[in-house]
Order: sequence, then structure tokens, then C-alpha cells
Amino acid sequence: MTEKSFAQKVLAWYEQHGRKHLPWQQDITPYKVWVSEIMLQQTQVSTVINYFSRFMEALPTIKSLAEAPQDEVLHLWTGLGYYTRARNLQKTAQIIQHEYQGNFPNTLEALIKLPGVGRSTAGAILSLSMNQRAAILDGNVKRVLCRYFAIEGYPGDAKVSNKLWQLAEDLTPYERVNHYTQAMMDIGATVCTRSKPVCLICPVQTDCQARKYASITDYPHPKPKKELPKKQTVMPLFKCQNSVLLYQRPNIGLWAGLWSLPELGSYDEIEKYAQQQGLQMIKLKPLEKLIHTFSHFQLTIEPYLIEVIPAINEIAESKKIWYNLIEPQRLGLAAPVKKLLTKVI
DNA sequence: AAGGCGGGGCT
DNA sequence: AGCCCAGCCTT
Repeated sequence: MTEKSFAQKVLAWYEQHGRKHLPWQQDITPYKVWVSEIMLQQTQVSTVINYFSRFMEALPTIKSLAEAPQDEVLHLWTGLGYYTRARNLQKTAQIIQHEYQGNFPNTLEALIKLPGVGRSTAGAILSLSMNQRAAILDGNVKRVLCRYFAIEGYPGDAKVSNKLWQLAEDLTPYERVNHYTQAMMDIGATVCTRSKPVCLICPVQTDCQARKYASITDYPHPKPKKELPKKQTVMPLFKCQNSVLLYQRPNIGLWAGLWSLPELGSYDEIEKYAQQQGLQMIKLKPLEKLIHTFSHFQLTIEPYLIEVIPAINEIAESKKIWYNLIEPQRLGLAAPVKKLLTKVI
């Protein structure tokens, strides 16, 4: 006896555990599958059940949907979100009504052209309602495949997505595609869940690569964090005895109202700045660079510790202070500034 | 508080 | 092609 194929295992699982009593699985039609798929794109099954039933009661046919007032369609959609989908739903119903004599097209190419129907939804309609061999790749299936094959990379990335589609199509059986498709979605939704997957009851656990390496929840890889824009600044710590020169930031913008070190564009500006402030530089020592991450950018701080002698007739300014490191004044400091100050005591 | 979801629309 | 968005829900 030869080893069962992936699809055979999935189909065997479907017999026992697959969902067969959902409202859109009764007296299956392309219309029901389509409406349910659009709803399921954004909402979980338990919620969709009620919306779906109400929707079908009010608009039981493509024709009724095509001819309904838009307000009626949106009313039935209220609470589901993504309202352009409700509008697309009606647009597509009108196209089917007028250009396809009320019958769903039965090819991938034609289905994909319908507004709101992409490759995955088209695959679902073909396989679930027409038992045509077509693959789907919704979030559930993506997760199952990413884990089973330990797919590296973010599934939203085009290269990774192409790979997943290829695998999804290769695995799709020639018989009982409808059951296979339903089973894949069910496994993703009930077994191979995002967190706490129940591998022990999974029909394909033995060959699952992610499970093999005990790294199930490492897959699918998360969306890579966008690299934050990088900015640089030079911060001189002008030090005289136990005090460092700080200045107060304006009341708007970054670090509003907090006290900070001077922020200079480059090392070359230090001397000029010191001169302006009437500071005589005695000794200069570069400190270790400091990276500070904001929500929207990353700031690399190049600090320099500079011993200075202030001018005799130094002018006091309200926005300027000699901050005593031994007996610190009580005032607000920008976080990285606070950190820098602890290093020079 | 962040991230996922399938497709559309913009660059 | 790659990026961002929608609106609600889960984690």
C-alpha cells in the first residue's frame, strides 16, 4: 500500500471533521458561495452566519440583488465593514444579470474580471459550487501551506505569494475538489489556527515542516516592519564643572517643552556653536553613538563631551540652562538626553 | 496597540 | 510591479 497523498489525507479528514452544515453549504449555488466568500473575507464564520441568512432572505437571487436599491444592499451589509465590497457585490450581480443572462461565468478568467472577485474568490466559486479543479489561497490556506512547507518570507511578498499559489494548485486534487477546498479552509480555521494550533488532530501533521522543527507559530512570517526613515544629529555636551548646557525645545513638535542638548547638523558646527555661546573649548571627547527610535523615524545621535569655560559676561536666557548633574533641577528631559547625561557624571 | 484579512486603486 | 487602504476583529 502506497503512502496517502496530501489531498487524500485532507479529504479523509473532511469526512470526519469538515464543516458541512453552514448555511451556504445547503443547496449550494454559485450565488450562495460567492456572497458567503465575500462576507468571509472580512469576518469570521460565526458572525457571517447571521448576515448571510438575512442577506439571502432579502435578496435570494442574483436578479433581486441586481435590482435592489443600493441602500438596501448597504443596509444588509451594515456592521460588516469594507462597504465598497457591498457595492461591488451589486455591480457584479448587475453584470451577471445583463451580460451573462443571470448565470455565473464558469471560467477563472471571466470570474476574475468581476468587480470584487479576485483569484482566490474565483477559485472558491469554481471549486465549491461547480466542483471544477481550481485552487484557493485565502488566509487560512496560506497559513496551512506556509507551515506545512516551512515557507520563508512574508506571504504578501509577490515572490512568496507566487510560490504559495503554485503549491496550492499542485496540491489540488482532480476529484472532490469541492470537499478538498472546504477542508483546507476548515483546517486553517479550526486546527492550524494562528496561535495555539492543534497539531495533534491535524491530518497532515506527520509531514509538516514547521512542526518538525517545532517552530509552527514562526509561520507565516509576519509582515516586515517598514524600515524607519533615518535621521542623524550631533549633540554636544558642553560641560563646565558639574553642569551641562541644555536648552528648552519649543512647545510644539518633537519633545515639546522638554529640555535637550543642542542639535547640530554635523561635527563641524560644534566650534561655531561654541563661539556663538561664548564658550571656550578645552577638551573634546567623542562618546558612543546612540540610536533612538521614534514611532515614525530613527534618530542616530552622535554625542561629544566637551569641557568648556563659559564667557565671564555670559548672557542668561530663559530657554537655556546649566543643568547640574550632582543636584539636578527638576525638569523634563528628552529620553535620550537623560541617558546621555547619566554617562558623563 | 498592533496586525490580519482579499481585492482595488494609486504610484 | 509594489504600496497603501478599508473597517472590524483577535491577540
